[in-house]
Amino acid sequence: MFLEFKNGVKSLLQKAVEAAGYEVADLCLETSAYADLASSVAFKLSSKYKESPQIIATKIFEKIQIPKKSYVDKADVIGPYINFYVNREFLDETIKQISAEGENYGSLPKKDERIILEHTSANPTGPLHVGRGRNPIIGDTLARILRRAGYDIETQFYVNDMGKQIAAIVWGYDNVDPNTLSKPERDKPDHDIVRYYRRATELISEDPKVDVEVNEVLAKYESGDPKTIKRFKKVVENCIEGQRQTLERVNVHYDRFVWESQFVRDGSVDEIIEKLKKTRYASLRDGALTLDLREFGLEKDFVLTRSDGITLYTTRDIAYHLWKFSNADVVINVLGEDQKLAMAQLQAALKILNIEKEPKIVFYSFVSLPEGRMSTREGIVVDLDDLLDEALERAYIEVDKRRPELPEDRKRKVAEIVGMGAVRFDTVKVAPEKMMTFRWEEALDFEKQGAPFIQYAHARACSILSKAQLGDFDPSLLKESYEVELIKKMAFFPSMIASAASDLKPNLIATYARELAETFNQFYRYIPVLRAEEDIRNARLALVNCARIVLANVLDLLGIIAPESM
RNA sequence: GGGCUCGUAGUAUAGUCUGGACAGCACAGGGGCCUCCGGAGCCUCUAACCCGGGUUCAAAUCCCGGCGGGCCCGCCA
Repeated sequence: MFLEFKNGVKSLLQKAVEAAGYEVADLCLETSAYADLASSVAFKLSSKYKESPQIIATKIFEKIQIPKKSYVDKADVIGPYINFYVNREFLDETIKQISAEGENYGSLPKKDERIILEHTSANPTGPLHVGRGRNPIIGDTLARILRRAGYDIETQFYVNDMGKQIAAIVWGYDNVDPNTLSKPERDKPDHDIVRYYRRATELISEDPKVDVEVNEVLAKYESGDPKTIKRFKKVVENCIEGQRQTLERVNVHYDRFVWESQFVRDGSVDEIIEKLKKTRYASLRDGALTLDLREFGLEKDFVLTRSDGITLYTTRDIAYHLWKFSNADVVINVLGEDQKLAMAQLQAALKILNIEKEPKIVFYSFVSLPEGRMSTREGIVVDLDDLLDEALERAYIEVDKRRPELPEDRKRKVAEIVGMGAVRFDTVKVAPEKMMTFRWEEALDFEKQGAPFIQYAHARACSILSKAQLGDFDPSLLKESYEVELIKKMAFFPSMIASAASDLKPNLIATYARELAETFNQFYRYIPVLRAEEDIRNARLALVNCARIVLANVLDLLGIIAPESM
């Protein structure tokens, strides 16, 4: 509804500007604390036409004609600003629309564009840790946003099943006595595997002979030895399964797992190397094939193959990207900031291969510990599993404190909904590029206006609705300022999704969710619903129902469960 | 050393791309609110744009130079 209002304002303002004898490309429309939309276009015109902004604003204002059929109520001028306000019909239509569309409210028209969104793609060397934990949550939230924005989207987890790290694990299972390792921290395959990974990398750095042996394992794998291939596959499958179980807990799922090795096996990596080899960027240095990318502003040579002919990760990633582009119109990757150089090299290589399109990349900064960054190899990590367990425990204490009368299984259930929601919300509310430092006290401090705040608003709405029947209603009876503010906030939802989708900024949705909950809570505090007289009561019930719908939809966008009670 | 990135109250953040009206929110601290549908709530006070230049009618926002944190600069992934 807000988009319709904005378009209405745009066209009438454009006409007014022209009628006043001015010409401008940008109408400078923005949301404002003073009005529903404000234009600062008078500033833009003042230097061009050598008149004061106030005078220009007034002249334009005098030419404004509001069409009969529109969502614009009125306009006014305050100093150099021209302000616009929504009308009654806008509010009424919003309520009707939300009531009618229900859980589809906010969904944008289907677009004829297919997106592949790659996220997480964690190394199958051990359990997921908090350091890279933002990736699945940012990625999954983005996927939900884009789906609502009307795109045909597929999420992919790229499995790095090749390479030395897997060889090290396979070597470890053959050569390390399990009795010399500490017990796995959990009965999950990823926790078992990581013990061998850590020990093997330790031994590689201590003893050059081990390094040679691990390279032999890798060579066997690369040469296509069926037995070795099978063992690699088993290790990776187990590890991914463990990671998948963890991600399931925070409501993150994937449409497809894409195995890196498939691009080696089907020959597409070789094909790419052959193509690149023939370009003027390529050269052979000590047997290694490299690309000179200075033309693309990259000083660093891009090494495509090692001198022993073995391909490197980024080279194989080119094949994956070509495959993605042949299957989608838009390719989006959620990646850690450490991948920036590799991605720049990859994009340059794609250009050399005459691929017009380039992937859109959302880079996020790592979550580090106060003492430094996390590392699976060195065992300096906070496992995501541990964080989730602690969040659950902490949430249970809160539930137990507030609702001691609830049956035990319900308390557990609510704790899970609240705990997992808090983890997701706290992760996604911060802009991806900002660095985060992990501290237990802060991670588990369920900030008042975090996920529980929004879930609570939803539960309150449900509580009211459970005590009454929805009936016919007249939305025009909703005139109190708290009611009007709530309606306006809800009307904003679809345009919020549009901008979060086009800018790939999931944190915008988190901010919106909090604002919506706050607006609802204010309404709840001051406006009685059940006690109101019948006509008003019916209208307010409809409004509460709308709030319930939008709160549920926005929580769904964040991958957070909307409880009916908590 | 070079490149990228971040720097907003005591803490943690929104806003920065696309410059405009009081820099929004929370935690912590001060003061209030249950004759009322769930107080995980509401109201209120205190408190911030790293430093220095520049562009502009207008700079948290754009440009240049510092300073500080993070990341990258492997024939690892």
